Parts: sequence; structure tokens; C-alpha cells
Amino acid sequence: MLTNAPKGTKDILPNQVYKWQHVENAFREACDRYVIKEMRTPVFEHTELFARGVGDTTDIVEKQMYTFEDYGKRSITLKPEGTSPIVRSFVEHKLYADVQPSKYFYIIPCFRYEKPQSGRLREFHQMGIEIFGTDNMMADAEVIGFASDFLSSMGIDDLELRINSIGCPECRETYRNALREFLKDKYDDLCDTCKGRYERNPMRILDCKSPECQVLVQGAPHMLDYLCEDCAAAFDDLKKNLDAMGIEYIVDPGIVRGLDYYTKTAFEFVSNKIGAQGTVCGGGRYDNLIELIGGPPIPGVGFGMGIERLLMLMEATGKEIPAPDNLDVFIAVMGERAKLFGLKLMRDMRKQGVKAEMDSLGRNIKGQFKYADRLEAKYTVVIGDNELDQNMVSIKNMGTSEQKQVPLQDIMKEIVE
RNA sequence: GUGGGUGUAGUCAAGCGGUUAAGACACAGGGUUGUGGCUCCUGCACUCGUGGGUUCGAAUCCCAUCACCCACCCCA
Repeated sequence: MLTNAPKGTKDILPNQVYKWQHVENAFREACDRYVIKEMRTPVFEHTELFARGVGDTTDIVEKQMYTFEDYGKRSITLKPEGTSPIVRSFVEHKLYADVQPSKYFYIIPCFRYEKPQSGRLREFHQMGIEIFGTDNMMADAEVIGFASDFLSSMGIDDLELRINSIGCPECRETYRNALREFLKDKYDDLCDTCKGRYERNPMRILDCKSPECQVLVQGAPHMLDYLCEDCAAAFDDLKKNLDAMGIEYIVDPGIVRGLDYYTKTAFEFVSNKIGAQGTVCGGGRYDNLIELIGGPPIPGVGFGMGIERLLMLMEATGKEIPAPDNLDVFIAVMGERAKLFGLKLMRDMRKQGVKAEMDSLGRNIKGQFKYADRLEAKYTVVIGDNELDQNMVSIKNMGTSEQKQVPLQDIMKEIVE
């Protein structure tokens, strides 16, 4: 117990972190090109923010949040998602007073109490972007395009982009009623989970995996047929924008985001290569969220991307992330004088940006070479009494085994070159 | 929350009721005096996730428990 990370959490060990850094750095650079600014918000927020933003009746709020009372009797919740905190901060600091639209990105851990499985953890990591202040479908297309371009820059290009419009609260309610009406006399034949969905979220029934439900659902009305004029026009607009950008998609009426704040655009990038949890990136528009949280009526759109899932996908499709060089120079020394000389040399090298290392376990020369080999040193410098006396050191190229003598004072020059 | 699977050294594992628990990799040391990667030798599980039980005898059978994995649900 003591030596076990809590269920659903994972340590990221040194032999893995470079992959995370690679992906995060690439994301930051991509954001920079899109003029999207990073925002860092606390790991925890007032519980009320998520209850309000994500929605009281969602699974996330109902049974997945890490919520506790702090010593000041405040109800605190560890971020289960990234959008609400950004919105909160945007409103709190009145960033809507800046030029609009405004674009933000974040790289954060998220926490949800769920039963872990492949691609699903209790602490997981998301990178996401948000665009506030425009309801133009150019923004939706930009968000989707960003995700698409970023993913392909990571070598992932066989994902399926599924888009849908879940309308605004008005047309969505009309549609839900139509759907309930359609399913009314089939209710008894629905699977148990779908019986539960009937009242709460009948749209979910549409993509139920049970064969019975799939049959029952045939001929059901489509959300897209119930969109109000405004929402329908927006969806057309979005498709035109995506077409113009050359982004392929399939319209999937089954896409229903599990967070209440979504309106109109909903989309997912899905893979079938990483198990059942194949959504690598999901997002959409949320035109009422900012106002709901107490800000002005400003629309927004964004996505969240799962870092673990992205990494799994890169792994699964053989996208190698090159491991950084471990070590440039190993300094092998013999004797006290040489050790002291080596210590100084190592420090100088490091100051110059050279990755240098020495043995501190008192290994003999053979052991030091072996050690240098294990550390994947590119060069090994050998220093002993002979060298110090003759003012020469030998530098061995560990790849080619070539060895040459260099005057002491020229070591740095030799290495840097 | 509901199902299914697995648990033997750092890793991958053999073993399937009977003397000292295979093997491989990794790791550590060595093969005579200042040079690695190859090769050779040596070392590395009083113990088989944990706790009970059955038995003359259990890593091997039974029960419980814990952990991990996978799927449903949901989503990143």
C-alpha cells in the first residue's frame, strides 16, 4: 500500500518523460503559431464551478469528482476538466476587456473517480485550447483544424474526425422530446442502461452498443433535422469551412458530449487502435457557459486532448519519439591529481553546455569505461598521471573506438567541435 | 457501480501435490598490473501478492483478501 501509487494514477518515469516533453513542447509551439496564449489555473476550484459549468446531472459531477472540504469549510474539487477553470479565470480577471476574440491553451492534470482501464485513469492529462468571443464558425473550424494539424504533426493521421451539432438548448429539447416520442412504445425492449438514458439523455441511446437497441433505434429522428434555423445554418457553415480547409470528417449524429455546456458544434477525433477508450480529442462550442458562470454573454469553442491517449496512439502506430542524448563526455580519471583535474574539467564542460559525467564510486579504469559505455557517452576523456605530466589527454570516440591525444588546454575546443 | 482475466526475482518467464523453485535478460564482481561494447567465470527468490485452510507434504488444491489488467458505463 505504502509503496503503491493510488489506484488509477501513474508515475511517469525518466525513461518516459522525454516523450511527454516532446508532445507538450510541440503543443506549445503549435499554439504559438496560432497565437494562443497559455493560461495556468489552480489544480482545484470551488466545487460549485463544476457543478454549474459541467452540469449537475452529468456523470462527472454526480459521481466522479474528487471533492473535499478544506479546513475553512469550503467545498473544493480537483479539476475534472479544463474548460470551466479557464472560463472562471477569464471572467474573474475581466479578460473580455482585451481584444476579442481571445485564445487560450492549457496543459493540466485532470481528476475523475472512475474505474481504471486502458486509456482511462483517475488522474490523467489534457492539453486543450479555447477561443472566446466569436460565434463565427471560422473559430470552430480553426479549433478543429488546430487539433487535426497538431495530431498529424505528431504522426497521427488515421484518426476519424466525427462532427455533429447538438443544437442550442431550445432545439435540443425539441429533439429530445421527439426522440422520446419515437421510443415511447419501444421502451420496454430497451436494454437496462438505455431505460435509464430515456429520461436523462435519450440521445445516448442512439449509439448504444447493444444489438437490441441498435435495431430499435433504426428510423429514429435525427438531431440534425430538428436544428433551429440558426443552428442549422451554423452547422452548414462549419462544414463549408472544413471543406474549404480540406479537412475530412464524417457527420455522426451519435456524438453527444457528456458535459452540459456544449451547444451546436460537437466533435471527436477517434482511433480504433488503443482499445475501447478511443477518443483522443473531443470538444465543441459552448455559447452559454461564460454567462452561466457569471460573465457577460460571450460565446466560446474549444477542445481537450488526452495526453496519455495520444502517447498510447503514437506507441501503437510505431511513431518513435527520439530519446535525447544521454551524455556527451565521460571523464575517466586515475589517481587523486587526475580526479581533481577532472572535477574542474567536468564543471567547465557543463558550464559550456556539454553533458559531462564522472565516476564517483571509485571504479578502476576498466570499470569507468564500462560505466561510460552504459551511460552512452559519445566520448571518453582519459586523465592519469602520465597525461598530467605530459600535458596531453586521450580522447576516445566511443562509437568508432578512435583515440587521439590532445593537449590539456585544448580539451574544451576538441570536445565542443 | 457491474462483469471477466492475471498475480513466481528489476524484467520476461518454466513449474500443474513430493528431495536444494528451471532458464533468459538486466544488474554486481572478476578473467594479474591504465580502456567499454563481444566472449568466459562467479554472484543474485530460506521463497512463489497477502492471510487462512486441506494434506504426512502446497508455488502447485480450497476460501478470503489485496493489487494490476481488460470490458461495460462514461469520456480525455
